[in-house]
Parts: sequence; C-alpha cells; structure tokens
Amino acid sequence: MTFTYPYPHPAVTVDAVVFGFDESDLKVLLIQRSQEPFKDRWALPGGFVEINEDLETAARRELQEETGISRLFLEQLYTFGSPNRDPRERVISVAYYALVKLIDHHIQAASDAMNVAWFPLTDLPPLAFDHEHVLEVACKRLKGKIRYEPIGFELLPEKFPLSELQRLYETVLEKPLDKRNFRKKILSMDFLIDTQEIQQDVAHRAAKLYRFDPQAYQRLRDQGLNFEI
Amino acid sequence: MTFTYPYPHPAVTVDAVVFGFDESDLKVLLIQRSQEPFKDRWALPGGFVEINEDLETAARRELQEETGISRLFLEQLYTFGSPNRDPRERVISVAYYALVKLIDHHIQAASDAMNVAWFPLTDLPPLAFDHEHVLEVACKRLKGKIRYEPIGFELLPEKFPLSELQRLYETVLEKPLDKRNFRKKILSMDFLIDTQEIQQDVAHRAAKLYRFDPQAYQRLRDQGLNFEI
DNA sequence: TTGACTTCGTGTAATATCTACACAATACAA
DNA sequence: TTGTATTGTGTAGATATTACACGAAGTCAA
Repeated sequence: MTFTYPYPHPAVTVDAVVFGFDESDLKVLLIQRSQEPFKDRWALPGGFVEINEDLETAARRELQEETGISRLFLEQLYTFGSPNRDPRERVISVAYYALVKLIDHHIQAASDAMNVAWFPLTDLPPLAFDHEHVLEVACKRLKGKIRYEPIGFELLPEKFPLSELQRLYETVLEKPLDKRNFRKKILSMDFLIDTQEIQQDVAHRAAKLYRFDPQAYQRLRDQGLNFEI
Repeated sequence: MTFTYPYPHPAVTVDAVVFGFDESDLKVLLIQRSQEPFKDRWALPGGFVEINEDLETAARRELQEETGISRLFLEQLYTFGSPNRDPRERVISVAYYALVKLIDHHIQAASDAMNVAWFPLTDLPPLAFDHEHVLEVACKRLKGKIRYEPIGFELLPEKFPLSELQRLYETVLEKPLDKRNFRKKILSMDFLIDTQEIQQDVAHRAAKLYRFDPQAYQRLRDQGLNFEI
C-alpha cells in the first residue's frame, strides 16, 4: 500500500526528553536503536505520528510502547525541522519533555530487545540525529520553568523531605541554595502539607515528610500567588 | 507530478501571529483568504513548508510573500496538530509569533488581491481554522515573555518616550502601572539611552526620547542582570 | 498675553522581601 | 556512651517594592 500526494510531504515524528531525579542526579531516559540509521546509538524515545493521531497522544503512545511509562507530566518543548536532520527523508520532529517520579516508574525495554536506560545528564553517550541539541533545549526549558512553576514535584515521590526538594532545585539550577532561606520561602507559600510522617530507615535524625497539594496551589494561584524560587 | 510514500504523511504548514503596537492598541496582522476552505475568512498569514526548507525560513518567506514584511523579530510559538484542524487533509502547523515596529512596516497585500490588514486584539473578526486558539496561545506567550525579556522594544519605534513604553506594558499586561515606579525601575536597569532628542509636534510638553541599547543589555545580562518588569 | 489644558518629570517614607549566617536537637551505629 | 550525620530553627542588615501629588513645560484659543 502506498500514499500519494500532489506535492512532497515531510514525515512527522514526536520525540520525548524524559527527566528523572534520583538521589542527587538528574537523569534522562534513552533507548538504544536497533535499526539503521544510527543503529546501536542511544536516542530519545519517539517515533512517527500516525495520520489521525494527536501529537501529544503520539508522544504518550511512543513512550508507552518503547519504555512502558504512562501517566506522566508531559509538555510540548519545541519543533525541530532542519532539512537534513534525518538521513532517510525530511523529518520534522515535535519534541516533548516529560518529568517522572523515578520510583513509580519501572522502565522496561520494548519487545524487540531494544535497550532502555537512564543516564545521568553529566555522563551521556553520543546521541543519534540532532538529539543532543534537543536535549540541550529541554534542559534549558526545565531550568527556566522550574523556577516559576511547581513542576519540580513531578520529579519527587509523593512524600518527600524538604532537603530532597532543595537538592532537586540545586541540581537543576546548578547552584547552591541556603537551607534556611529555601525552607522559609517554600513553606511560606503554603501549598506543602506536613504529612506527619517521617523518613524511615535513615542512619541519622529522620526528616519530616511533606506532600505537594495541587488544589491548594491552584487556590493560591487564583488569589494571585506568584510561585518563584 | 506526484509524490508517493509507503505510509501516510501529514502536510506541514507554518503560521505567524504578527503583533504591532500603535498609539495604545495591540494589533495583529491578518489576511483574508481568497480560496476554500474558509474562503473570505480572515486568517493568520502562513502556508506550506517546502520540502527542503527550514521551518523559520518558511515562516519568513510566507510573511514576505503575503504581507511584504521582512526582517522582524520572529520566534517559534507552538505546534498545533489536532487531526481535524484542516478539512482538506491532516495538517500540522508550526506557529510562530512576531513583533514589528508598525511605522517601519508598510504592509502590502500579496499579488493575488488578497486583503491584508491590522486588527486590534479587542475587535477581531471570526478566524479560519483553529487560528483563534493559536492567537490566544500567542497572546499568553507575549504576556508572559514581555515581563522577563526586553522584547517590548521590538514593538516600538527606535526612539520612544518612556510614557509610550509604559503604555505598551500596560496594554500587554492588561493592568495599570505606576508612572514613577515604572520609570525608576526601567531607568535603573541602565540599558536605555537618552537620545537628547524630544518629541516633535505634540500639543503639550514634549517628552525626552530614549533608545534601547541591545549591546548594553547583553553586557549587563552577562554580569547577571535579571530583566523583569 | 493670559489662562486653560495636557502631559512630563521627579522623591520619600513605610513596608515587604532577600540575604547571610551558626548551633542545638535528634536518631542511629559502633 | 560516644561519634556521626542530618534536621530544624531566628535575626539583623541590606535591598527592593509600593503608594502617593505637584510644579514645570509647552500648546492652544480667547
């Protein structure tokens, strides 16, 4: 079966930059390509958009198929369309970025024995296509956005100590933050709930666990609160 | 001549939301369609991406062809790809937004007698396709971005009085600003140059004219200045 | 030429926010 | 019981934000 048009059409793909946070590392999810072009290279998960499929749906489907991940924070990043970014044909890629709670998502390679793995941002293999560039744009977006919107919580488990939240911000923003000022600021915004629980199995004083309350955040937002770290 | 592929391909277009500022109105540039679908409706300027053409290049080319505008601030906005946004076939549109100095750009309709006109944002006709939605996203982006990056100057003539800059901000942000505080803040950032000229032909005390100095801004930025209104 | 009109340009005091900074309390492990 | 690691807390000084009013400059019309 073939498809014919009166003028040339590009192919359209979606690619996803999936971020995870672990201990004190930002990580990104990559798959190892099993086919040419760039066979055996690591690449961002993604694939062709089906002809009647919404773009975001396509991105979620590809993630599900290639890595087993579903139900995650996903937002459009940028569309990359240099004429020669794919050696096969003209391919325009609508890139998304995603944030996941690492412990909730056990990744699994797709059926065709493709490798899937998390890589720390500080230690990446060479990537296929223009994916290094895509990743760079995604990092910039994350760095910019995490300061003005409460998306950081998407990277943490549901209950977390403040020190972990601070470590996350320090990692993403690439700069140290003052503990007392950070706590004062984030708690004064009044959308973190003290769960009354504390850390288990730690070899030192256990920290209180907090939970982000999206409803409270929305209420405060409607009242004019401006989130900013 | 036809083009054949082993699986279906969407068409890809670019559309541009071009903003202009005039007296005290934000305006957007629209063209009146001369063909079906949506014949005679107003629409954002745009068109199909050529098969070997970069996306931004395509956006600039379409603007040039349809409105005569070239050399303007242009930035990618968002990619719209709902399966049924165009009745003809699956069309994915990479939208851009642009800012122009109204007085520098005399628009001209394209050769095929298509109408081109500026419309105030407060008084728009019904638009073709999902262009109302695209425009809404563009307005949000402009509103968000103008506070953190000095893009407002792209909408003003090279030399402008502070009151005009303030009016621009008040219009885009949809809220009044205090004159003394606004002046204090913007002048303290030290990238506006007093041109030593004053307004001509005004029926009241003439204001000093200022000029935005991009080099100075870049220098200050490198030194850690954070633009914010 | 005078007075009415319009817009320009300016300062301060009160309040809120930001920054820098150190140590005792807690919990486990040896 | 002692050592070790991490939590949780307050304040003072500096900086930034807000609210607010009036004389100066220039044009226009009577």
